[in-house]
Amino acid sequence: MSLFIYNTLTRSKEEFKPIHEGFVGMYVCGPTVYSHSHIGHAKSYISFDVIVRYLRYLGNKVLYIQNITDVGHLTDDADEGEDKIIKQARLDRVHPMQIAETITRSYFDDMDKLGVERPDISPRASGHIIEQIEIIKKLLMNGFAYEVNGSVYYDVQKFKNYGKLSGRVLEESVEGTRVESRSEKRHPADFALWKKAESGHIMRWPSPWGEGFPGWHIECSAMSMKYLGETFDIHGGGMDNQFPHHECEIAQSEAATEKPFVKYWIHNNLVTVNGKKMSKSLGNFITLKDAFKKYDPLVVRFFILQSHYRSTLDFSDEALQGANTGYDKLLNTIRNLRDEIKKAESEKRTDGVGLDLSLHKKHFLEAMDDDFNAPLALGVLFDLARETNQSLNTEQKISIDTLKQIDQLFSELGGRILGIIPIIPIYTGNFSLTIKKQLVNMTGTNTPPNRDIEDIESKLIDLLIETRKEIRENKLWSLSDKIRDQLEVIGFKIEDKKDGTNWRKIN
RNA sequence: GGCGCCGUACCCAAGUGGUAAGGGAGAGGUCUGCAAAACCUUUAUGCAACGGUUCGAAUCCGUUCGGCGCCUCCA
Repeated sequence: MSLFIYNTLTRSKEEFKPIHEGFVGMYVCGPTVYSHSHIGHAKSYISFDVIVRYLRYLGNKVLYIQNITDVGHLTDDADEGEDKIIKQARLDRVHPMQIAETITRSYFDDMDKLGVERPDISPRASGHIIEQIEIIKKLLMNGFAYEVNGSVYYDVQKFKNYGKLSGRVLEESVEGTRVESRSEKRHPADFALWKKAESGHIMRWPSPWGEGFPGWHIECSAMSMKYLGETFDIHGGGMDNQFPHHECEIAQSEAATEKPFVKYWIHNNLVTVNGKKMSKSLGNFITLKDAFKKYDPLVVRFFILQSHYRSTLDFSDEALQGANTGYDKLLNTIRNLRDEIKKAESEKRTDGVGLDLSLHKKHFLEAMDDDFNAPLALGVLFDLARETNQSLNTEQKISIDTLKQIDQLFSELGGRILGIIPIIPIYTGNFSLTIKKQLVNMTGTNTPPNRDIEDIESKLIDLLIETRKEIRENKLWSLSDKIRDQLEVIGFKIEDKKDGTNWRKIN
């Protein structure tokens, strides 16, 4: 089996063959940092996170670049509108870079919680002004750009392949109602490479054309090629960036280098609310910070992975709630499995039946190989969970080896690749430790749990459980039920099993 | 107006020619002191509608209806 990826450039699934075997250069358009991330950002970056994870799983050495746009964009290619970061800065009465810094931290914080592994390099646009100017200079020299009054524009009519990604024809877009006709541009579809800064514009840099700031496509060309070379394997981004952003990137880069820019273009689809795109400009977005108040971040991740990255995903509370329950069910299986491993080890189990897991793994990998079909792969995980639970339920014990193999498979597929199952083996210690908490800690950025308090907490609960056991032996049901109910109110879930009582922290 | 996408059960959602994955919710059952968890059974003769191609279509073609995205910044 080999990996197939849907390439927007060819509108078809193609077998993935990196330019240099074993090495993958990948660039994904990062956020413009002027306001907190919402569910839509989560879908995008989780999708690409899984793609990177899978490419690495397959043995590739991946260099993953994702920019931070801290220069801000004009609201359009004409002179109208205000740079978004500057606007927010004005509203907050702080320096624009302070907004960018605050939101950048907020972004990473949200992504960490979602289990999104950090990019290898997160270049800031503001730190690559020189590289951007260099490309513009090259384009001026090549005749693909022209300077007017301190601004530089790209001459789209000079680039014969303009439109090859988005399938647009230049003439048609000219007739479009939204493209303005006035201005200093030669052609309405020409776009700014460099804009002259008017007085009062705070974010400005010196350039051969006077003080100004870069246009809103050039940063990605500059930063991607700086770290990945003039031709690289994968460029990703949201579908809404296909045109004009990615189209312009191609035009700039290929005109400047005279080489193909990107081999595979990957675009993820959008999150909708009541069928409408969730976006900052529509104002119908749910920030991740708000979502996390109600749902575990990994539930959000699970929810997103339940649909394909190229499909839209409709957000609703009901759907999130469903994902929550489904995810808990999956984790329950892991928990029960790991409890059983612990038990089997303590009783020094030497016999037991085995299970053939190869088919599950095969199906999972087939799903991922087919353009990263995570929802289908998740289905395989649920199949495995059901089979695991069945086996756990029967009288016939499973061998330690098999139990560990199942755990290993869950960790490998659901953990390493999909990032929703904790990969830390919980063979030792108290099985009741909160699984989710451990997973989040795995990302390395959350406050580690306070061991002392957890230890005391755990001993106290054990004591209560022990006491309750005697109460139950004396059939004082109302008292034992009261303890169970009250513990749940406090945040501890109690489950009476045949061979003892399990407890775990909830939330 | 141009380009593109989508319409699968109560909800979310896979499935692009071979006879409808998975999750949630609902119903019944097993286990259990009860609860929880788990398991089992069940829930779309049908995939917006109509027509066509085919031995065979949710999947291909056409028409219609409905919804959405991009063409201004947006993941």
